Parts: sequence; structure tokens; C-alpha cells
Amino acid sequence: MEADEQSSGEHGACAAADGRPGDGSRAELDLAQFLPYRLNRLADRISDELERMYAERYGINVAQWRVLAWLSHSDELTAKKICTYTNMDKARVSRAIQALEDRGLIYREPSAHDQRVHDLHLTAAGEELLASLVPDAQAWEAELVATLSVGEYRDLFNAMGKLERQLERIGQR
Amino acid sequence: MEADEQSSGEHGACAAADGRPGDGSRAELDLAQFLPYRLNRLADRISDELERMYAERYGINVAQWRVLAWLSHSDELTAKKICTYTNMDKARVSRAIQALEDRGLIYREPSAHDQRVHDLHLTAAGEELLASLVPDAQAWEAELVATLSVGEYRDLFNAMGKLERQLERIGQR
DNA sequence: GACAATTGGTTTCATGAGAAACTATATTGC
DNA sequence: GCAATATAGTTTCTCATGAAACCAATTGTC
Repeated sequence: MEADEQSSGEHGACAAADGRPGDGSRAELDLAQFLPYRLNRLADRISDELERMYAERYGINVAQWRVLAWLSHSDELTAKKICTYTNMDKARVSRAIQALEDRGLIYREPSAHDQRVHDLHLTAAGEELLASLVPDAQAWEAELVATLSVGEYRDLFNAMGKLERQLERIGQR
Repeated sequence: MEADEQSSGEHGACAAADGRPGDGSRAELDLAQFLPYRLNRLADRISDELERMYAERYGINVAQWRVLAWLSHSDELTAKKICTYTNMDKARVSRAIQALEDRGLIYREPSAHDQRVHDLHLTAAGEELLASLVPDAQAWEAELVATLSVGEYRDLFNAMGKLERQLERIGQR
């Protein structure tokens, strides 16, 4: 039943309370066709795999990884910006930054114009770690998407973009 | 920078250590084009929204919701099966089941053939709750995917399916 | 210039999740 | 038939996370 392909609703999302009229008709939801569920489960599995790799080979967790990744291509970064970019809680970001600093992978310098803010930078050790981590991550991703055609891959990103924008629209109401 | 559309790799995944030869070339990773990151962030946001709805209107969390949803269309369910279907930890499932039982939304009966196993069923109250929750969830999903065409929607599910299968293949090695 | 209101970031606290230990039942090998 | 092993499910322990309190610096507003 995991994979049964029913379809009826606008998008084949099926799973309506399939109103057999009168009887004790049950509200059914086919999770396999419910986007939030499918997306979440997929993302979780991918995340688990990658997390394991990060942890085993480099001793960092996902939050730390994200901070490093953002640092890798923008050197004008503060905790706040990372929060907005990554959608992570500021406490989580704060802890990730602290851990990375303790390990000497990044350093902070107080911003010239605002004493509350610290500018974040990679150390040499941080760059070194990224230099070996990034190709690993990319190789893994490449293997993951190996069965998608270039078009499918592009469409997938497009769809995700649309969903994110729609989510934004829904959220601010 | 959040949305800049670079592309170079096989799939436009860009973000290679863009080997400026010789210099202190940096390993860069464009998270915006990194599938695990994008997927995770999207799934997280969707999950957050839905979770809020479940909690506010029905006082249940995601784990409980998943148990209910699976129960809604298969009445031959055990904790173990829910674990495999949903990919959730057995402790998490156990707690969800307990909470639902405490609230009188489901009941357990010891299986006839194996005393370790409990068969799970919705109570009348459980069915009632689902009858109002499921349409809510579907309406929300419908709004989320409103900007996708039917084709895009189908392709998205296809892509997710392929990724899941590929993940399986990668995992068992 | 002083007092209120904001903002960036850290810390404290409570909660949920996974790992591993544990219990009780079933199954297998002999 | 009985010891050894496996399986379903629960409980304990630890840890990461998010919410809220908090601190320090900054930006109004009068």
C-alpha cells in the first residue's frame, strides 16, 4: 500500500473523505500522496544520510555544516544573516558558531560599526576542512540525483521554488 | 544571493571547488543549488506550518498525526508497521500511540496470534477527529500546490519517488 | 542628552527525539 | 522440551532544539 497510485482530486491527491453517503464513512488520507508527508520523509532520509557522513568524517552537525557552507561563499556574514538564510533558530546558530570557533574553524571579529555584531570568517583550518568536505558532499549529491535527467532536476528545483514562494504567501496572512 | 541561478555542473549544481589554479582557491558550495539543503529547508517550513495547525486546532503533534493518518486507511496496523511506513523511531511511535490512547482516539487490542503485538484501531472519537482534520489538511495542501500545474505536480512526485529509490540503493551499500 | 524601544546575540529552561537497555513473548536448533 | 536467539514494544538516559528570559549595544523621540 505504500506505493499505490490512486488519483482523483485536482492533482491526484486523492484521499478525500470518500463520501460513501450515509454509512459510517471514514475520512481517509493517503499519506503516500500527501505532499507534506512525502517531502518530509524524503528530506529526513537525505538529511540522516548526510548527517552521518558529516559526523563520521568531520565531526560536525548539520547546523555547523550550514554555517560553514554559507561562509564558504560570502565573507561578510553575521549570525543574524545566517539565521535568515538558513531559517534556523538564532539559538541554534549561536551554538553552531560557538562550536566552530572552539574548534578553530572560524573566527569572529567585532564589527567596526556595531559592537553587538560579530563578523564571521573562516580560518585556514576551516577552509581546509571545507576543501575536503565540499567535494564529498557534491559527490554524494551527484549520486543521489544520478537517476534524474537534467530536465527533471531543473524542474524539481523549479517546483521547490514555487512551493517556497507560495508558502511565503500563505504564511503572511 | 539567496536566489542566484548559477549553473555549471552536470545538473547545474555548480558550487564546485572552482579551482582557480594555484591561488588559495576556496571550496565553495552554493547551498541554494544544493538539493539536500533546499529540500530540507522546504520540508521544514511546510512541516512547521502544518504542525502549528495540528497543534492549535487538534492538540496533536506530527508523530500522532501520522499514526492517525495511517490508521485512517488501513485497519490492520501494529506499531511495527507504522515504524516501517513512516520511518519513525519505534520509541517515538510508541509514545505517539500511548498519547493517542490516553486521549481515547485509538484503542489497542492484543493480537490473537502474538501476545507481543497489539492491533491498533480508531475509536469513534478518533474517526470524528479525522473527519474534521483530514479536509483541513487537504485544503491546506491544495493551497500550497495551487501554483503548480497538474503536470508539475505529477513530475514532482515522480522525482521524489526516484530519489527515494536511489536513496535506498545508496543506503544498502 | 536622556529615556524608551529595537536589535544582535547568549543563556536558561522545558520538551521531544534517538540510542541503548530492558521486558515479555516467540521462534529456532538441538 | 529446553536453552539460545530474535522480535515487539516500553522505559531510561542523554542530548539537541526552540521559546523565552536576558544582556548589551544601538536607534529613535522628546
